[in-house]
Formats: sequence, structure tokens, C-alpha cells
Amino acid sequence: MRKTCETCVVRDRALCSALSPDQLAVLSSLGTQRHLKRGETLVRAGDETIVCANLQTGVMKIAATTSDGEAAIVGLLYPGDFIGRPFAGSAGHDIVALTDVMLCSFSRVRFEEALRDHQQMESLLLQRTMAELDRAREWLVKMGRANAGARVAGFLDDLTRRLDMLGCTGPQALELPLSRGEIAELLGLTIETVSRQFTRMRVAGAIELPGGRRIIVRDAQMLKAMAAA
Amino acid sequence: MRKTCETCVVRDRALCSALSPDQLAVLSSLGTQRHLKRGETLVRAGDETIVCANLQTGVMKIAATTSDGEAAIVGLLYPGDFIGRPFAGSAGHDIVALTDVMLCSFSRVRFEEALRDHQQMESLLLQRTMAELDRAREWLVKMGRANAGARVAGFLDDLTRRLDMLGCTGPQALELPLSRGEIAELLGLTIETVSRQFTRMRVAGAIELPGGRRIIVRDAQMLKAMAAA
DNA sequence: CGCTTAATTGATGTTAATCAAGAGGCGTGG
DNA sequence: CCACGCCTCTTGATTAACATCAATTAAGCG
Repeated sequence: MRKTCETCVVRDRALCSALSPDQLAVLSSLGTQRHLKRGETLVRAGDETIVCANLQTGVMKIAATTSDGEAAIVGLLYPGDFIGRPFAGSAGHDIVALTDVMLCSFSRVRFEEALRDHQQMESLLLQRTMAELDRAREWLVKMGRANAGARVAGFLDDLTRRLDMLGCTGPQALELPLSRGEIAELLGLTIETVSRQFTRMRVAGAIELPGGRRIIVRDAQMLKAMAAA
Repeated sequence: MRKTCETCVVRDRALCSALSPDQLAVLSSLGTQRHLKRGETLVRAGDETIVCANLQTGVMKIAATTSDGEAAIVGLLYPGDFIGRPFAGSAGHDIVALTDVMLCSFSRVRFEEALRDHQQMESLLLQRTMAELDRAREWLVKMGRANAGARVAGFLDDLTRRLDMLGCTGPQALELPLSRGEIAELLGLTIETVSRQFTRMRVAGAIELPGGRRIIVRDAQMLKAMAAA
């Protein structure tokens, strides 16, 4: 199926970056490459966790359903991010593709064995999970205290910084992986409020909206300032 | 200093529960017991992380300072919880005692060695960190969408369940480890709003407020219902 | 007992949700 | 190619919730 991990697009970003070429060769035989179309679900909350995976291309969402049946997005996954809960019983959230995605998938049991065999990979996963926890807590502060404008600006700032790190630099038009409704679900706002804030930022000159889901960041500095307000 | 880990109050709840008596004896010699008074700071955000620790008694807060200088609480720590960021450069948050606390402290480097030597402990830490991440994401949903009443009720429900697990059961008066102001910082509300919600819950018959920081939960079921709204 | 800080209660203002309608894309079929 | 329906996004008017401002009461503490 896959030729080799050596040429993987996330070779130096994913968990496997902790492994030597020899170790990688072993792991390689355990994983399979999978493709998901936008909207397809990889993991459903409550399912016994079967899969662990590395996201290679595309963006996914980590979603929960509130007690009153509304959808909420609690996190996003970008290329290089790890998906799954080794050693855990059941999944706490849905994992759904926001764009077409490519991922490198393992059976949970196999992946747990791999973690045991390669402790440096387990350490890296621990560090990443702690970093993810810190990021979730940053958002916790934003969600608790920031007004609508700061939330939307902060989301855009986060998104662009994250995509920049992946090499998609430049002030060219970028296709948002989320609809207005999904942004609302992520930020705990309504579609209308998100839309109004986009308009406000466009009028202020921070961004352009060439139509559809495309967006151009004109003034990243102003965006940061709006996110801090 | 300390006699033995065998009799530790959190022997079967802390990370060390992953260790055999023999292994514990080794770790025991590396740790020292520390006492902090209410209000004292164990870790300051930005500090190079020096210590790792297990909380034995008392409650601590994980606090951040927002860009506009306001304090925000992003999490609470209870007996048995682990404190620290092994393998990480610097601390992301302040760790402060809300009550007098007792903890079992290690130098970071020593603790990292211990994790390497006892992989089952590292695995347990990984699982706990992932569980903590899930809990943070639950709060993320609450903070984003729930109204003031649900936030305060949810906080009380969480707190009582957490303390119940530690053996402090019963409908007797419990001393809140947080002031109204700290609850406000945790929930992203103002002191006034928190106070009003407490009054509402008292009038509704869910709780009693015998004065000071004491509180009696009269109707845990009603509390849960209020938290879901 | 008096001082200081924390908590409660009340009156008013602001922000974002809600309700409602219109505009822009996009695919389908005539 | 245009007409139509469907969906997403945008914009406007109204309402409800919480913050803010202000005052009072209660609790800790020397």
C-alpha cells in the first residue's frame, strides 16, 4: 500500500519523528493510509476507541454534543497532529473531517505496543498532550471572558499562524476549512454574530472577503490587536 | 523527613500507584514533603519548570493572566493530582494554593529519570493528562455556551463530586476552597453575578448558605438540573 | 471594638441572542 | 442559457442576560 514513511509529508512533524529510520520501518508495516472526504466521521463519541492515527493532510474537528443536543467544536486537528486515546476505554468526542483528509491509521492495540516499544515516542506524545492541554486552557480563558470580536479575531489569528507553520505562507486568499456555522460552534457564538464580526473586520481593513469561504488577511497586526481586546 | 510512601494519604490515587513497593522505595528517597499556606505560589508562569509534585492534601488553582492584566483560573487541583510539566521548558501557568496544602515534591530532572525508569508510571501520566484534556474541553463547552446559572451550578456539582470521591461525603456544611471572586475568575463571570446565582439557588432550595464560605448542598439533583440548563 | 475586606443587593447600560427578511452562490432541469 | 429552488451568508430590529456602577450589609482580624 504505502511505499515508505521516509517520504511522508509529516515525517518530521508527527509522532514518528521520535523514531529512527530502522524503528520507522517496523512501524510502517503496522499502519495503513486512509482517505476521508469532507464530512466523514473517523471516530464517534462513546465508541470503544479502535483507531489511533496521524493526520497527514487536511483539517479535522473534535466535536461534542451538549446536553441540550447542540453541536460544539472543542478543538481542531492539523497535519502532523495525533488522533486517538491509547490506553483509554472509549472516545469522548467525535472526530470529523472538515476538508478531505489523508491519515495514517493504526489499530489501537498495535499502537499501544508501539508506544511501549519506543518510549521516546510515548514521551513525545505526553509532551504534545500537555501542550494541547495548555492550548485548550488558553481557549478556556478566551471563551470565558473575550467578547465576540476578540473570539473571531483570535480564531483567525490562530488559524493563519497554524497554517503558516505548515508552509502555506503569504497574504494570498486562503480557503477557510470551516463554514460560518462551524466557526460559531467553535467559538460559542451564533452564525449571525460571526458574520457581523467578519464584516466589522473587513470594514476596519483587517481582512478581505473575496466571496465564498475565501479570506485574505490584510493586516495581521490589527487582527492580533482585535484578538487581545 | 518522610518515613515512608506506604502510608501516604494518596498512595493509591497519585501517579505512584503505578509502582510496586520496591520501586516506591527508590522514588521515596528522591522526593521531599512540602507544606504551603493558603495563597502561596508553587510555580509562576514563565519560570523554567523546576519542580514536579503530587498534591497530597488541599486544593490548588491553575491560573493565567489575560492580556489585559486580569486573573483567570483555568483549572483546579485536588489531592492525588499531579503538578508539573516533565520534558517541557517553562511553565505556562501559575500554580497557587487555595487552601493550606501538603505535597510531595521532586526536582524535575529527577522525576523525568523516574518516568524513564518506570514506563508504567509514564503511561499513567499520559492517561491522566488525556483525561484532564477531556475535562478541560468539557469546561470549554460550558464556558462558551452555558448561562451564569448553569456555570455556577456546574461548578458546585463538579466540586462536590470531586470532594465526595475523596471521602468527604455527606450533606454537611462544606468550606468552599474558593472565594466569590475566585469562583468568578474560574467561571468568567463577575463577583456580583456569582453572588446573585448563589442567592437564586438558595431561594430555589438547592443549597443553604450558613455564612462565610460554608455551603450545604440540599438537593444535588436540582443542582445537576440547573447545571444542564 | 473599630478597621478592612468580602459578599450581597439594587439600578442602569451594553452586548450578543433571537426573530425576521433579503442577497449571493451553485447545481439541476427545462 | 436561463429559471428555479436550495443553501449559506449577510443585514436589520428587538429582547434578554450579564456587566457595570453604586450602595449597603456581613465577616474576618488586630
